Amino acid sequence: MTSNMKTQVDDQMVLLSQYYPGIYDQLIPEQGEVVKPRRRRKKNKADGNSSMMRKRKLSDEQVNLLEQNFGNEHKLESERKDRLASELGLDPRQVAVWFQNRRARWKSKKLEEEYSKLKSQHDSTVLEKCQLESEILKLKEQLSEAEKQINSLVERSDGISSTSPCSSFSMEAMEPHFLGGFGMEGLENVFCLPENNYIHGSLDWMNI
DNA sequence: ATCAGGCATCGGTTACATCA
DNA sequence: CTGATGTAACCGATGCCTGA
Repeated sequence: MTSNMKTQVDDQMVLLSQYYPGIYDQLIPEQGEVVKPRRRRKKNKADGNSSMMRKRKLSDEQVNLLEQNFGNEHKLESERKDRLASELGLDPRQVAVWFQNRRARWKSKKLEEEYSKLKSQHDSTVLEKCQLESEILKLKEQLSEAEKQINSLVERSDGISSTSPCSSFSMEAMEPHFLGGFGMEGLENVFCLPENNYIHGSLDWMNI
């Protein structure tokens, strides 16, 4: 075994022994499911010594130019990447990584915006629903009041003349289906009026 | 048509710096 | 000092393209 081969094997052993102890130990695979351990990332070469490799943060100037380019176009063709890299004195790989991370940030920001937009739409819809429901309640009350009045009128007219055409008036003749879809079952005795014949007073319908 | 290899991109993650 | 946050870098998976 060459020393090179031994290094590779050692690396693998190290990697295998470094499965996230706290994380992967907790992962209990479902039956038949294979949990692939993630390879642990190498530490920065600068680790432990010298500030040589420590210059991780990009300068404001570099970031500004990168932002400017990102604003123009989110995708990065290799020609532009190389040009930018030499302009900024960076490795093309760094430029690619920056764009990659920037796209991810942009996407998550967009998702957040989309979420808050949907949330406010949802909130206003819920509010509208509440308003409509309370309106329905009010209308139900009005309706039952009107029914009471109708009944008393019918009773009175029955007493006056049993031959009156009005005495043959019957609620059962009305369409029973109309309000079912509005949670107003049981209110089938509502009159089905032609459009725009709105009822403003409790007894206005009598004049129609 | 298909297969392998190269490359770009993505989602997820890690390491590190900075700040409150 | 410490936890939270931001970000550069890495990893593995995937899809597309191209040449054999």
